[in-house]
Amino acid sequence: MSETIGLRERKKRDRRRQIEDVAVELFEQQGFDATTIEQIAAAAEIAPRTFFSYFETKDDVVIADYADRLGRILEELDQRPADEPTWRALRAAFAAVASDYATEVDRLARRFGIMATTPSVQARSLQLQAGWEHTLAAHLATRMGAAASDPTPRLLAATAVAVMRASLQHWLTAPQAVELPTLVQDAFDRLGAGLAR
Amino acid sequence: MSETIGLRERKKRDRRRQIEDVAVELFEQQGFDATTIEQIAAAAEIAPRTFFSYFETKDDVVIADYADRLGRILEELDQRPADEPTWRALRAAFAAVASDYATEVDRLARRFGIMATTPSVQARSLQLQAGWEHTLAAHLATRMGAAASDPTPRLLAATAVAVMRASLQHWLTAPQAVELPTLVQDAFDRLGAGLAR
DNA sequence: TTGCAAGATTGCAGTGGCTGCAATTATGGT
DNA sequence: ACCATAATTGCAGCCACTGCAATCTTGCAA
Repeated sequence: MSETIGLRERKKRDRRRQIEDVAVELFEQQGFDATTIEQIAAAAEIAPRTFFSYFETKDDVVIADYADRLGRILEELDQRPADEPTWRALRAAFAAVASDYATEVDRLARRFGIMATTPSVQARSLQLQAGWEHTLAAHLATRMGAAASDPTPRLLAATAVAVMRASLQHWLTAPQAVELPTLVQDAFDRLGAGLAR
Repeated sequence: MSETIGLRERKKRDRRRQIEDVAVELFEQQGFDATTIEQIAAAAEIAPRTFFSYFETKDDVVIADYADRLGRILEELDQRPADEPTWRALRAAFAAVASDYATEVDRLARRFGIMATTPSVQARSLQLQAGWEHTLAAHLATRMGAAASDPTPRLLAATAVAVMRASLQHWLTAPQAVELPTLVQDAFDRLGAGLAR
């Protein structure tokens, strides 16, 4: 009487996923801007109005699953020993997420393609990442017991997210001889050791 | 007969600036979303349609001047000796821009306030920064003579921009005992020396 | 199995950002 | 004083997105 997370919710999630797939398909065929909500709704067999009870924005369809990643990062972070140096803990947390990413290259690549060619989607994605950064900074501030006047948590959070984004981008666009987790870890190591070297 | 950069252009720039001021004023009074193009146009004494010959988007009014900063960074970067270590050159370039910022706190603070409370504007701003990052990375790749498979330029560009953004944000929100250029330089130094220290 | 409250879907009317187009007006420079 | 060029504008229209209220579904408790 507790294990089940509600049948209704599961249905909703499935539906959401289905709309997502249909929409992405259309976006790839005719382009993001050329695809209307009406078309997506028709293809997903729902009323246009209903679309907005699943997604706040047309942009969100492409980025939807991005939202959960932050939770994953914080989770990993909390599992690290409290006395571990912050940067090392961050490295571990982000490496874990990188592994997640690596298992769904295809899915990611499709979204990324749309994102890269659609300004509004790209903007929205960056905005989400900024949200991560903010939350992460707060989290780090607590972990480190830093004062509000200390720029360190913000700096670390911003850097970590930037590293992740740059690595992901490089991995998805450049001829990828290297695995993502490796790429991420190397980047963290380089920053750990100092960029002036 | 050459020095003048066209009288027409100067007029246009002035007008643009004026619309900007009027609009920001309205945004602060009634909020960004509650302000319509129609209202801005009325206040600036132009036709609504004309607004869009000055700005592509309502968002752009708030961020307009952001666009030029990148040029400044690249400019500063080009003035650094070619054999100077990349990270040090970046430090100098961004420090210069930080000085620019510092001279217009008030102007910046107003825009920043609107940006912070208006998702779409924030998103647009981040998108611009992503553009910087891209251009900067390409610039660095050339400067360093790096291969396309080398993630370094991207990493450095992403990190530098992140540092700048984090510093600016901290400077504008936290009780500012420290000057922005100092903040930026310190951050660059910390990354230069290594975050693992 | 059944009844119903809670939730999901939908239609409708409307707002407002943004665009293409074509007509009109203003103006810098010759 | 003239004119090519550029700026301004009105109009019609597209589409993302919203509030509201009505209708339909359905999980679940009795």
